[in-house]
Amino acid sequence: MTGATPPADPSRLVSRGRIDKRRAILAAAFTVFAREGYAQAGVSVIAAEAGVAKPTVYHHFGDKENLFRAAIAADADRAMAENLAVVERLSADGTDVRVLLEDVGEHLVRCYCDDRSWALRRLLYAELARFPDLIDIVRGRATDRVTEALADRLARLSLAGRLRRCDPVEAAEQLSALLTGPLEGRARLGTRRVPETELSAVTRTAVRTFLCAYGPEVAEVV
Amino acid sequence: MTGATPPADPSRLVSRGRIDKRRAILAAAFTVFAREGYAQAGVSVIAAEAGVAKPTVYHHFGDKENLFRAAIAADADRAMAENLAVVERLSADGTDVRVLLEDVGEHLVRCYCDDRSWALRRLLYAELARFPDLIDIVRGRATDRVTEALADRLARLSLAGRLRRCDPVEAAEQLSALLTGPLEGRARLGTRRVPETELSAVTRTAVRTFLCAYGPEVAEVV
Amino acid sequence: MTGATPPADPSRLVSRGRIDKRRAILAAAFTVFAREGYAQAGVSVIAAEAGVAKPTVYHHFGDKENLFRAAIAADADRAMAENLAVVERLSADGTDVRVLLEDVGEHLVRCYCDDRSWALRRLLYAELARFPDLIDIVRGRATDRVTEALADRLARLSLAGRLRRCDPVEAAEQLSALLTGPLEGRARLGTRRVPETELSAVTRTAVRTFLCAYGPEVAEVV
Amino acid sequence: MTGATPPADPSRLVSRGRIDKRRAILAAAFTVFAREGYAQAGVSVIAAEAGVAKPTVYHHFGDKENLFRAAIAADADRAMAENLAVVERLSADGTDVRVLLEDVGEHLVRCYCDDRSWALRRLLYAELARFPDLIDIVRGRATDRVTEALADRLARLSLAGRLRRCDPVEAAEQLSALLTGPLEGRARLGTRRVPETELSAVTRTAVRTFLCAYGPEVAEVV
DNA sequence: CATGAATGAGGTTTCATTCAT
DNA sequence: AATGAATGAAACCTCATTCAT
Repeated sequence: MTGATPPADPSRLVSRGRIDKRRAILAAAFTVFAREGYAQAGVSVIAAEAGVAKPTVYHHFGDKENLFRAAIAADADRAMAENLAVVERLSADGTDVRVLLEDVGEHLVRCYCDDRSWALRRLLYAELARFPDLIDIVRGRATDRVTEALADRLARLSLAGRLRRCDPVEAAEQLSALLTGPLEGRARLGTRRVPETELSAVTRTAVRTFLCAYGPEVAEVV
Repeated sequence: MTGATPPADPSRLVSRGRIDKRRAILAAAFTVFAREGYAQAGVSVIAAEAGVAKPTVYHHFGDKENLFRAAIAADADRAMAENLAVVERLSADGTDVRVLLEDVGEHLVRCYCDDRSWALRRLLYAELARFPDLIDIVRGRATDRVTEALADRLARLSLAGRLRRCDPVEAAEQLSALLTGPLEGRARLGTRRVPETELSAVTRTAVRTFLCAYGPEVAEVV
Repeated sequence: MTGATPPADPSRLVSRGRIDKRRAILAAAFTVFAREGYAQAGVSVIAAEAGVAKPTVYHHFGDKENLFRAAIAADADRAMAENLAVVERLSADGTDVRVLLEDVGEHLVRCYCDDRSWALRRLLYAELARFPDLIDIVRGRATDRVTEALADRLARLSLAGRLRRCDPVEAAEQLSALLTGPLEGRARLGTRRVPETELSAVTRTAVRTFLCAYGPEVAEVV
Repeated sequence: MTGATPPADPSRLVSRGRIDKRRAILAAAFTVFAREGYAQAGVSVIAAEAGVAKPTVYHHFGDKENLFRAAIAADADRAMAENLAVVERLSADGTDVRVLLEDVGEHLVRCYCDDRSWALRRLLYAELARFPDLIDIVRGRATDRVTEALADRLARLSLAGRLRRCDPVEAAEQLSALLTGPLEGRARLGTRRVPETELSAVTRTAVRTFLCAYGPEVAEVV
């Protein structure tokens, strides 16, 4: 319906500056911020990496803080999208619950271990004292929404009798914790790449424990 | 009597500079780094907070990076000591396992939510890219040693038949994950103080799930 | 009319920054370096004297060492130009050789005693250990080229029978030495202004001795 | 007569501090100043090189400027002693004047090209603007006294009919100039070691020219 | 709209110098 | 008399930010 770039270019309307430059700047900003940290990252470096001049960056984003927020928000969007897509696989069809959870678990775990995700979390932790509103930006976009979506799906499974009756939010919290908690140590906070087999093992263990507590009533576990 | 060099002045023995100033600098450094982040923290601010002159800081620690490492290491020592003291309460006496675990769990959770601990974790996440050796400093001092100690205790409980037979390291990992994972969200990465009642609730839920998976064979759970 | 990049703005062509500021900085740098020495000279002082901000200096020259080299090179250019102009007066026309040499000698001596020349030599001596390449910068630009030019002219005079047959480079070296050597003591290395009459006397004595050794064969000297 | 170090040690009386440490400090100071220049030389480095503690340096010399002056003066003493010893060889015995002058010239030239002499001259040139009194210190100790001594000897030779009648100071100035002038270029201000053969050549040429002007009246030169 | 050049402020680090031992 | 530790001042350099073009 919308020709890609018609003469009156609709892609030039959002925010100031050409939209492609804006995107290039955002990408470069996230890369550089992730690599060097907020304070050490130089706006000139970001501009260079984006292939634009420094004032262009300021033209688009006003100042460094804003640029940082925008870069974080953009990556939080990406992370949320990935996670939500994974959670949606938790459809209540006839598949065995364990298989279902292990499938979703492994995908979640892989998202969690993605380089960009580690970078995002690191930046979050790092600059939270200076940017208290970051938590709202990200919670509104990623972690919470994912937990909620997970809770939704678990609730449906519970209603369908495939899981014990439970507080679905609590269940979602604990499933997340079981999946990601052990990775923190094994990935050395993102500085070590966790091999696939380890990811699978962690996932299976997490799902096993989860099902012990939340599996269907009469399930004989393990 | 012995002239120029007194035989044993205990306040002059370790590293350079007077030992009390050194300690004051370390404390101030951790405070300021935690408040402002590594890059934004000014050495002058640290010196002022420690009540010494700037060159004194450099006399003791050489440069800012070294000071940072030393401050992190000192606080990691503190954290490890606290956590180990808690884990040692997991003695295999006659107390009911659930009560035992809830006691230890609640103390661990409280350590985890301590302001200094959040600060330590934030700094760790934040500067890990710039200081890759931080992970060794801290793993050698805190997280790993605690997990191992916990595994030791769980192994004994398992041998005593108070827990199911299991891989104790896996069990320790999962108990930790169940205790701390939900707090990450609720404490908003340390920017919100979690009320005591919530801490207790999280602990109870964690222990409940843990015991579903690792409790004694015939335990009637919940 | 031509849009973004004007075809030829002559004030924007050479190296970075506006050319006039660059020149002002170079002049200020030489003045301050000469007055205070390399290490004691503050970049802020140079910037102030040039009427620009400190970062502008760094924008143009990168760092203090580079600025120093550039300032030295610029003044070496000036000195060489002055000296070469003087040497060119040594044309082999019909004038009496003694008159010719005394004219040139006095001009050379005056160049040599110029404040800037003393400053240049002082800086050269002073910082040669730290900047070994200075010697190439200056030799390529001043002293050597002048000696060679002088040798060239003396060679022509020799060929014209106005001087004895000789090694012209040797002759040039000795003429220089006779002209400048005695000034070193009398000018107290540049801290005392040598009066004109003394300059003339030194010149005459130098030329007299020079002609004793290199004057035309049958010349009755003095 | 004086036992080297009798119980009541007379070598402890001059200036403050033990005299050997004082000497060690002076030597270290000259070395370091020569290597790094006045401003860049750190008092701590000098102290370390002398094997004493920093406050000891201050105890002996008061402050850095004083230390510098003392170090310069000490080396100027050394240089003067060497030069005077050489000049004294110019005794008016029966030796041929040319041989005599070439002998003295070569020794003078070798003193002039000594590493320490170059260092001394460099420091002199370098810091003359900051320490105007250096010139008096050194002129009172080295250059002038040497020129005067040389003039004395030349005067005697002149009286003895071995040299033309002349102003001996002028002659001494010119002889010095002819000897040292060409070396400035060839030694690249002290950064290049001039080979012995070149020293001899320069000396011979200088003496030849000198004798053309100041040799005995009827001398047939070269 | 995009850019090269310029700026004001601030950061880490070093150094000469002085106490207290 | 000699030293380890501490200090105040200042230096070099970088950066976020803004004009003119």
